[in-house]
Amino acid sequence: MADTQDPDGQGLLFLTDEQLRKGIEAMFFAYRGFTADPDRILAKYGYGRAHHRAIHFIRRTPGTTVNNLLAILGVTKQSLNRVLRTLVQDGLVDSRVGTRDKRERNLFLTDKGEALERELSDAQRARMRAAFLEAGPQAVQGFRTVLEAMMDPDQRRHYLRKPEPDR
Amino acid sequence: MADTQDPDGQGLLFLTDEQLRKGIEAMFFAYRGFTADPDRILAKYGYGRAHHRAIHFIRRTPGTTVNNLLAILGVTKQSLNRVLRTLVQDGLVDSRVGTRDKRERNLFLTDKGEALERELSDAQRARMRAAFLEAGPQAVQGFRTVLEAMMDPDQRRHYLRKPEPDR
DNA sequence: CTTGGAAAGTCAACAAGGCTGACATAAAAT
DNA sequence: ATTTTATGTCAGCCTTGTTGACTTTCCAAG
Repeated sequence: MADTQDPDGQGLLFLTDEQLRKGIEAMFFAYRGFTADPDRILAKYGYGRAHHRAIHFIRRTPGTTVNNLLAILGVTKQSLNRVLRTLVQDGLVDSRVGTRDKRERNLFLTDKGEALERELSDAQRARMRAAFLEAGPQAVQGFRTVLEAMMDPDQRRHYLRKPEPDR
Repeated sequence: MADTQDPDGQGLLFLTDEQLRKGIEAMFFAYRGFTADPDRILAKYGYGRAHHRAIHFIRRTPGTTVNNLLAILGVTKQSLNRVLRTLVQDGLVDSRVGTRDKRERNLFLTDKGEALERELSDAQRARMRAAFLEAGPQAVQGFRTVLEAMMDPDQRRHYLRKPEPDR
């Protein structure tokens, strides 16, 4: 349908429906691989992907607020709250009343939370590392470029933002 | 942690934990973008992602059996059956008793099913095409290489297999 | 021809994790 | 003093995954 000239002159970029279908299925199958290892670990502890996501982003931005987390994850507060409550109850997350604004809650991982986060991200990084090594540095660059272009602009904001240090 | 020499001599590939974290988040945010458009369309008709997946792979391999679909999608037959039943009832999917083996069901999209499939894949391809054009042909190649390396070997089999024609 | 097992369908029950709507509380902002 | 914001919580609903049990159909091996 839409054959397109390569603007860089590195060869033709054939954006046929078939090529695009392959891209679509690549996303589907790769995402399953991407989540497979954490899913197995989470199942051991009776948690799900929702817990993983919360833990990941609290680790990335320690002291983040509930509202900030809501914006990143794109779920309702009721949904997030259910997950956070179990994590706090189980002693993986520490929810501290905000210092500047006491309405806010600043979220931190406890030692126990850090331990699970490490177990999860070690597994996920191992797969990512293996894929990156197999594919090579040029491919890694392309991988990130395409994925970034595929994000919603609102979400890209969260992707690009540098994690803040502890406060 | 693991700095690695680039075997191609195209520069160093720094596989730091930070680099890997960026890759992980790229997958997370990009997958949300990837599913956002179909999700909106599906909601109009009262369907979910499970319906989309079934429709997609029936379209890709017309006449596929339930068992084959189960292997690709990696869910239980009860879960798939619930989805297929609604699609058949709603007249989107035609389930024909197998000719060689009458226990099997060969699945096909009806005209109505084809129409929804087109609406869904048009939206998904549009985003993929835009991302590919923005990123350029080299990046697209890298994107696919990394994703393929990230798949489970069992799943990669389904990704690589060429769609069969109608029978 | 009989029988074992594969393919498919169905029923029931359950859980995770989305959602909406309504309401409560505390604290900041106006 | 009032309104808005941030958070938490309760109730109820939906989709989509799970397990387990059971039936029907039918191919294929003994």
